[in-house]
Amino acid sequence: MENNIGWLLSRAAFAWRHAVDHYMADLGLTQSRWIAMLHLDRTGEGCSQKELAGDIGIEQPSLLRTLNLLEEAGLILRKPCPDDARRKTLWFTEKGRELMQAVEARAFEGRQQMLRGLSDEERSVFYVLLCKVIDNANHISTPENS
Amino acid sequence: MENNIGWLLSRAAFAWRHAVDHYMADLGLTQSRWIAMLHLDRTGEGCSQKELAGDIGIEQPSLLRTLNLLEEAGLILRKPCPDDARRKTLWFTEKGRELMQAVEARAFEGRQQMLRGLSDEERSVFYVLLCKVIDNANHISTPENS
DNA sequence: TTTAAATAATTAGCATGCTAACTAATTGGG
DNA sequence: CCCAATTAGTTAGCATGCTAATTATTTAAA
Repeated sequence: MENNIGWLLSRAAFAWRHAVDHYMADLGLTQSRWIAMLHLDRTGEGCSQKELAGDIGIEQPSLLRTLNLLEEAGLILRKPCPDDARRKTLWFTEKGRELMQAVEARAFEGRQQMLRGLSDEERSVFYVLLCKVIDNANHISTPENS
Repeated sequence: MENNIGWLLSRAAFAWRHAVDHYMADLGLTQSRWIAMLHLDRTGEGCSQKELAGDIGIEQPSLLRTLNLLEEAGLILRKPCPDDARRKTLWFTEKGRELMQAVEARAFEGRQQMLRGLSDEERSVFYVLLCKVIDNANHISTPENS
């Protein structure tokens, strides 16, 4: 069943997200919402919606719905960009920043659990292999006619 | 950025599915449909809908919609199970079996591309690491109160 | 300068995952 | 034998990904 790696990869990704969800349960955030929170912190407050969507790896309209909900929940703010009236910049509210820190802590905890039993070397190898696979995929989806 | 493995895993799974989609493009099947076709072949014709859903790793209602569409497209059939009137068994049509063989071939081609540049040993290691992560996840999502 | 192309945000609508609740059939305990 | 619990399939409705098309603004070109 070595022809199974693609499927296993899907299952591992699925399992990972759901395991982290388990740790997030008491925070009252759905998966797409905590992912958006984590990435806003990583990308940096003040970024545009397009930038954040790009960093997360989803399309703008997908992110937009999530941002609307986070804004309604009082966790983030959209402010106009002084340089470009088309853009909006994204910021945490006070409440949002506090929650984001809890999200970071839970994500850390979940990661530890998912990687338990793997040596440092195995973790490195896993990281490298994932990068290779992603790189391979990127060179397929943009064929010769790029 | 080693705290990034979970995210990379998601991206790799996403990239993989989309790369295979690229190879499937001319077959006119969506992702969920070719996945159902592949798994019906692997699980074996005559299986129940519940079995197939379990093997794919999705819930019955998720699979059901896809099976309805495959049946409408004349690729599979549902037959009553003689032993149990609740069950329905799943079968390829002639057309479905032919298409499935094309799907298998494309999946093989996609897999080769996604794993290119990885030695046999790296492939084995990748496989083992994915299994470990999935196993870890399974032991999180069913906590002590199982 | 005026107009065409590009860009950011948005809206609309589809695909596909989920859970909850329903129906029909089977199984098992009294 | 009969009723309760279980099981398979289904329906309904939500969450979240997507693409296509719209609007407002900026940039670039004639």
